[in-house]
Amino acid sequence: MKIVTWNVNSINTRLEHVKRYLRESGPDVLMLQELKTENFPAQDFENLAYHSRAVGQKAYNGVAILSKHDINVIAQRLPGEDSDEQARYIEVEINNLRLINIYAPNGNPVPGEKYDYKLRWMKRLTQRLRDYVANDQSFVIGGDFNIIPEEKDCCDPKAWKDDALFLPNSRKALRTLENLGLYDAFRIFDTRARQFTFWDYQAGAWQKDNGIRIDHFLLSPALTDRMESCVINRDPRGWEKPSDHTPVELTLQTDGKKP
DNA sequence: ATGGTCGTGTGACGA
Repeated sequence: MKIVTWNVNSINTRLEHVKRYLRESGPDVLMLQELKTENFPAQDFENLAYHSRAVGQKAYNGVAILSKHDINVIAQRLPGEDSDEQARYIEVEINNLRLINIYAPNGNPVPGEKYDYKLRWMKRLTQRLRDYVANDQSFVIGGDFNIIPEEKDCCDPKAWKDDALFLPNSRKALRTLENLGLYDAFRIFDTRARQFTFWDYQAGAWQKDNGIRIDHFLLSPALTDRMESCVINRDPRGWEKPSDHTPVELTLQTDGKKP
């Protein structure tokens, strides 16, 4: 079963990119972030035999899950802050597998309300996942975490030291999730430095391979045992008018009956 | 040395 996460930076602008990716790569599940619209083009994906569920808002944020199989929506908001209306979270069940797709807050500029919100949001996420771990509920969480885990996940750590994506408290928030017993899927088989998922549009970052790794999958322990591969597919970042992110692709062993 | 990129939506602002 192939599960992919991709921040597309506007689903309308990237519609043809996503359709091409579905045709060429045929994932079972595709998690999308930064839709930037409240009108999700579900029919375009139905035409390619993909079901979808989206949580959108005008101009900002937005997440969606596409699937070859039926989707049962569990939640469309991250609990813990009633006044938070930002579209950053969707949790579903597909073939009895629990899947969570997030677009975590960026947090810049620092310091400020945006950074406080980022840390509060990560605490809320920790609370939700802690309950699942405590109850032995298996799950995959993927998406744009907007956190650089380690120095080797960026080109020039000094350039990032005061950024919301790399500050100690941000990295600590990700580490706290791992300390629940979750695994950074990409790091199971690949310990190399400079394996990036995002390259800024500015200053020739893509051409210079000046990127960061901020798109992740975390797996609960039993699913980590089922993991076959987790790779970064750099190809779509090189297409015409690309997103600034590229897909991360996770493959889980099947149980023999279900994908 | 400086400005340098997108997307939304038509203003700045977010990333």
